[in-house]
Amino acid sequence: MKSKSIKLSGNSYALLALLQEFGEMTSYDIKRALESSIENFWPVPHTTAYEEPARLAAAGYLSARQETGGRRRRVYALTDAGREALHDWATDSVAAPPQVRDESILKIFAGAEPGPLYAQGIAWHRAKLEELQGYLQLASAGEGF
Amino acid sequence: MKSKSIKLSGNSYALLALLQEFGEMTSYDIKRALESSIENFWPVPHTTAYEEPARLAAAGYLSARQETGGRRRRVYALTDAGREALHDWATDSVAAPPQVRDESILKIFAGAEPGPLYAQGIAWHRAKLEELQGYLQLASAGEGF
DNA sequence: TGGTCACCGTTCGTCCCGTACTATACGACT
DNA sequence: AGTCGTATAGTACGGGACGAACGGTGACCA
Repeated sequence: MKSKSIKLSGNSYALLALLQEFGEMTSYDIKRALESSIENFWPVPHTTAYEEPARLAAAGYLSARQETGGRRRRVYALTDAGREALHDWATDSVAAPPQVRDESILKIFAGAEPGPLYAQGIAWHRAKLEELQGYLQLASAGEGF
Repeated sequence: MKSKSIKLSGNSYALLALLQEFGEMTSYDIKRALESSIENFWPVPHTTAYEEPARLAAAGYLSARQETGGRRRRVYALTDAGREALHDWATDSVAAPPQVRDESILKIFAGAEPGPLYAQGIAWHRAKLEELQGYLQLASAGEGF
């Protein structure tokens, strides 16, 4: 039922995975979900939450239906094609190597004073660590790990 | 002396920094340099080593001169404008937060069997650790840290 | 003189992505 | 009721990023 064949990227699979997890979502739901957990291992700019579902729907991986009240937003959900594509991708257990993109190191490489950048980076990592430990607590509490 | 004003991205600064470090380089030199150290904190696809210097040169940040023998490759070097732009950027000690992009976690999020992906990831990290420790040794030996 | 291998370089089309901006709902305040 | 502020929600757009695929070049050896 694809009207148009497109190439699915990491971003695409991120959206498909969210929809698999949460069922129906509007673009805004997707945006918030991306900004909370997913961003930690797969950063995606917010406009993707609006542009990509349209692409995916056009290619038959998502269904879209219009809300009747309020803003009449589109609500997206996986189609069978979408579920299948996601499954095929996920079960191929060969993943691209992880990447790190750290502007502060690049600046140091370019000759910047390391001091302030290190300080900033350490603060950031501490905060992130705390955030993640929070998630871990939640998970432990919720699922009895 | 810019003939055209362009916006400099992280990739642009990565190239400028390389040229500051090594002086004159051809695209291929740049490509190899990107693939060795820089990739560890700022991944860049190899086509950038060919496309971006042209853009930078057009905007006056690089000079280009043609080799006389062999493949008559272009050799790039920083202009004063390039050096200055790099310096301005580097000395502004506010850096974007680091990002991680790890497809294997995304696959697990999508419902993949974690086992094989973890194994693969751990192997990868071990190898990377060794590589980096190698660099550290070289640095210690060379500069007496 | 041609084979082949490693090295070197480019083209192309699509997707990505940041910036800037717009619009809508809703409560509070007057 | 009006209007203001704020959070929520959504869009337009242009140029850079990126991967796939291909094309050339030169050294060396049979």
